[in-house]
Amino acid sequence: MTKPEIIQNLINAYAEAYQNLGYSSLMGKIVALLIASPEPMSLDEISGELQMSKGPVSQIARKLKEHRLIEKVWIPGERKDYYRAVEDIFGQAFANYASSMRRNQRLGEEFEQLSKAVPAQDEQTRHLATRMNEMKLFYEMMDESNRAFLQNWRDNVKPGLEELQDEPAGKQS
Amino acid sequence: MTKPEIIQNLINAYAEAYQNLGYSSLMGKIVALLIASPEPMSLDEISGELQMSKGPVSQIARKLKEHRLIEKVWIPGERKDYYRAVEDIFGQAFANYASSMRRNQRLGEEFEQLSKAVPAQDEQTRHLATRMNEMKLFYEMMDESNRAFLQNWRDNVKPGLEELQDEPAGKQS
DNA sequence: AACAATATTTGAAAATTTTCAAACGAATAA
DNA sequence: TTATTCGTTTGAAAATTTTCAAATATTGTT
Repeated sequence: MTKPEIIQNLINAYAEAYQNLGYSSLMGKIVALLIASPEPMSLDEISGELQMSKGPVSQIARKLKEHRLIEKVWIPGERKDYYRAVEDIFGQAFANYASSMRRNQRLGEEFEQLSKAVPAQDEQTRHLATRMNEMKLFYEMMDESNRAFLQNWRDNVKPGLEELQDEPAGKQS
Repeated sequence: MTKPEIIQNLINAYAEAYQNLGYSSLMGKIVALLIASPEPMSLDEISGELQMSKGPVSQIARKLKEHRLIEKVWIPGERKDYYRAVEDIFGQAFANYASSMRRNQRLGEEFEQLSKAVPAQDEQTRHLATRMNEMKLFYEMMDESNRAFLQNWRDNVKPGLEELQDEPAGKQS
């Protein structure tokens, strides 16, 4: 398999994966492209490579930047914006997911309280309170597990990987 | 807040949460309804409660059953199908997610190999191999963490919760 | 300040997903 | 066997999301 074919396959695989996770497939394509690129890429290069007009690419790039999966880099003497994948993109994607899961914890809390506050307690309100308590507990424990995993990755594993390769250059915007 | 209002809010919250996770919002509504119901519900009851025709409800219920989030129960003397949320629905939802994450691990493996197999090794192929190796390692470790968490939940925590309440009745189909 | 290059926004078109109503099929009861 | 009661499938309508092309805004250069 040739290099361009591999990259195209990676782009397709990420597009599908992001789609399955409920994001737009364009998000996955941009992420794949930037993961695969040793150098930062401009908006024009990205939309050119993906055969897509600049409008959607600009919008999705902003979202990815908000989610801290990609970042702008300043290239001296250049007027264009350049993007690259952030240093710990897998860890950051995980952190985003973990954060969205904390909403479930809060939902459990909220609805446990609400169902206990109903004046006329019956079988259903008690049942709901029990379930919601279980939900709260589950996502609490899950969050603890998630935090421990991410900290271990960032403190112990990722730094070891980084030693083996060059650090990226360029100042951020 | 009255009981019907609480349940409606729960349905809306789950609809939004499922939507954000990339599933149909109807999926979330059905799950919420069955989590809130102490008794199994028939297709008609579900679609009636959600004010939705039976077609989509039937299709989505099948998907939820495939994902082992809900199950059919047999009610003696009744012709209708009855559904309820499975015993450990939060754990099962997590298991489904963990399983989908294992695909990322395989992607990392696959593309690391592919990029190493390119005859003309250059900066980009080496860069890609490094990134894909990192990806593989990250999702490997994540999977270990996920398995440990789920096992702890199922072996140590969930059984303790179950002792406090009645076990469900009815045989499965 | 005026111009040139680039990025973002916008409204409409295209594509996709969701939903419904009705037809169909399967299973049970009479 | 026939009728009845559900569940599922299907094709089209409705709603939503994605994408584009063009207009607008922003930034840097002269």
